[in-house]
Amino acid sequence: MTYMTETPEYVDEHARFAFDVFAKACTSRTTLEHLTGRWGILAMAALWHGPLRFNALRRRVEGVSEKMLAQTLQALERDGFVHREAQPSIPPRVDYSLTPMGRQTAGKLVDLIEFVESQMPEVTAAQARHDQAKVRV
Amino acid sequence: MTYMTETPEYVDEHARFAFDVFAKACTSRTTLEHLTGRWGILAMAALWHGPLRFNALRRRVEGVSEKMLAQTLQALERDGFVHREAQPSIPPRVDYSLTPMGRQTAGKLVDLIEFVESQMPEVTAAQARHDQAKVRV
DNA sequence: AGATTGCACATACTTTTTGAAAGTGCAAGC
DNA sequence: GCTTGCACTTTCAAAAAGTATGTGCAATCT
Repeated sequence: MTYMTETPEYVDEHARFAFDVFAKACTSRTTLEHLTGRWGILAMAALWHGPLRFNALRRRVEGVSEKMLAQTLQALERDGFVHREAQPSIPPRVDYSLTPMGRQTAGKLVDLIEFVESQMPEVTAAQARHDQAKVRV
Repeated sequence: MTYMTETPEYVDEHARFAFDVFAKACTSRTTLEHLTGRWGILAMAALWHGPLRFNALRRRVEGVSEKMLAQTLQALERDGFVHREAQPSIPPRVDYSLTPMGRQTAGKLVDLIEFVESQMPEVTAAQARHDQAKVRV
């Protein structure tokens, strides 16, 4: 008997095109990680409502360290989602905003976030059921 | 019955019973991370097209280790996005599929992925511009 | 027939990433 | 005149992720 009855594996119709996040070394995976990573998605969503200065963004995205916020914004800027505008004043003033592409992307991210938040009661219920079933040994 | 694991005093009246990913201790942030984390989003997107066995999923999501895939699927299962069905055969056969809530969520994730892939030419151009401006000797 | 491969994980150990803390240089407010 | 805020960078400890190996059995290869 073969190991057979193998569930037919899906073949991505877009695989023949240049970018595929399922491919290990594809640059699109890196960009996706910048956008959906722990801090990237929150920074993008925060900027969705309008430009913010570095420390304002830091206060909005609770829990992010200065180091990680700087790193995250640098990656998003390089990818063309975020625009950085620094005024050479003292103290420094740096405004972060979304580019047109960034705004489109952030819209989808905000939509995702709001959907997830709306599903949280069901998620919480599922977690409770899961933990009940496990602990009941 | 509080939805948030901790309800600090600075939570305002309107947000008290809502989930907010910007809040450090909100459970919705953890769930969002399960979904949009490095492997979570790829696993969800892979399952969007139909059920897959553990090792098939592992082959589809290039680069994921067994440890991380198992960990990721366990979190997604606990959150109620993924359904795990194990057959007590030898060798073992375990099918992973999306729950109704998981399917809705995966739809949004797939949409996001496809959008990001479609924007990659612009991203690549932005990166080139950025690097040019910086490395300009 | 004995060795190898595949299955779905778990566990010990190593490497990478992240986070926390302090440094920078200056100016406005207490 | 001393603290605070600005937008970061750098250093070092902690956490997360990645690597390698173990498990038990059956089907396939040599």
